[in-house]
Amino acid sequence: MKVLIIEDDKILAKTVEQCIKNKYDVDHAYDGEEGVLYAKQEIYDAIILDIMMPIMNGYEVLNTLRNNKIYTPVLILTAKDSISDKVMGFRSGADDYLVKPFNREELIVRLEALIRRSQGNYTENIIEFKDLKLDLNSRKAILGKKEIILQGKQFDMLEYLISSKNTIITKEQIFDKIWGFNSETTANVIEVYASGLRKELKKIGYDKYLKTIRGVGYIWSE
Amino acid sequence: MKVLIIEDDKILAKTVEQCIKNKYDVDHAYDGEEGVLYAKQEIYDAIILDIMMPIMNGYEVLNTLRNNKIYTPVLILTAKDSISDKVMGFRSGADDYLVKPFNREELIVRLEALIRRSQGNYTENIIEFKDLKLDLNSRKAILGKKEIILQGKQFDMLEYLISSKNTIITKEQIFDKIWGFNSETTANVIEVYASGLRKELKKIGYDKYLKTIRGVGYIWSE
DNA sequence: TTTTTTCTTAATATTATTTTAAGTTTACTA
DNA sequence: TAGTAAACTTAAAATAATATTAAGAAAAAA
Repeated sequence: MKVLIIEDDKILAKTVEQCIKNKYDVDHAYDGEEGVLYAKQEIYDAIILDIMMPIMNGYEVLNTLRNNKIYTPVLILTAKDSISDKVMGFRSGADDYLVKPFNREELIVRLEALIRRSQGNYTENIIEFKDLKLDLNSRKAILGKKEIILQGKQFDMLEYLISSKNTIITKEQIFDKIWGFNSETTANVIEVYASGLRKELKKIGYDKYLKTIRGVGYIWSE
Repeated sequence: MKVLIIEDDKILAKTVEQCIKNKYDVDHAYDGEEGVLYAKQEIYDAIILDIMMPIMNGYEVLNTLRNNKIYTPVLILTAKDSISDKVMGFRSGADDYLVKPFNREELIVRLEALIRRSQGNYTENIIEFKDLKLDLNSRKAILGKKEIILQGKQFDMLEYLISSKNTIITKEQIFDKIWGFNSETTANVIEVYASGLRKELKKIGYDKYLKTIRGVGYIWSE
């Protein structure tokens, strides 16, 4: 992970670097113009930006970046503590704003939060087995460019089996989980669904991982 | 846009609501448990969370949510101003932390920044999918020179679906988000609206992206 | 107020999924 | 290796979910 510090005070920049260098690779830019140049590479996971700088101030830097469609998350770190400054910072497109003198810990956790959010690895909800991915958000089963279409309970069953891989799942467990233990349905449905599932899985060659344990149930394993 | 306030002090909750109600639909939860319940719907664009609450405190709420893969952005708003509290908040998965007494303006801009980042929506209120542009200001759906006219809730529904593309949205979520969960309306309206929406989308050939996931809800995807 | 638009309801039509059941195959046991 | 029990497969029937329509109610605009 790389963080860019745009700060004209070299001593302060060093201090900030000290705080975070355990966790991040740090680059410095010592004025706004240089900062923009660096940031345009779009290789940084976050930018720590000072406001009061010669030539080009922090607001200008930020506006320039956003106008150039550079959306790297920015944390403003400045001595300017008035509300109007903060508002101006956020309106220019900042993601966070911390006032000097700052606390090391707080800087670190704010930076982490920012990166965590902006990486967006938040929204994914995927179960994997080998190259097969079950996307729980879209309920799709995808293998490379192929996709197999599973109807509701088929998907539920595959999800259950894969998420319990290498463990025998009894038919009763499947039944209770997917149909509900007070369902009136005949037990045979499970076999019907296992069959349908295998048929679909065969299209991508993954039917071999769904094995029957006679007298007990099923297992998903290599 | 909907914001959830989780705060046991009703007067303060009202104050917060006053600050932001011009821009957001606001729901309240008056304790942590209720807050979790509400948040689990995943219909909020952000959550404003108090820490000191009976039964379940803010940290617990946040941990519960994140453990349940609910990644709605959270701004902690609390009187607890020590660094260790802040650190704890961020480590639990908060995205921002504001200390009471807070400034109205600051709350607003921080909330905006949070939503902007989490939605990845930096451009001026326009949502795009392929060549279709939804202008959230004029509430028009435009494709090249063509424009389709959508009535209020049709537009809301399309906006919701496209902004959550590739994720199944349950009918309940649509209902709660657009009609509000205490609405008396029959659930069938959603189907009626889906139908009407498809009819309009067909004019520009985009109806194929609105898919029904039987037994679950709808999804917008390729 | 009148007119227009949007929203809601409810009845009907359509479609997809689920279940049943009967025949077939497979695996185990005596 | 024949007999038996369990599991598999298939397709038709039953059921449940969704789509569509149109008419009436409510809300907004004129």
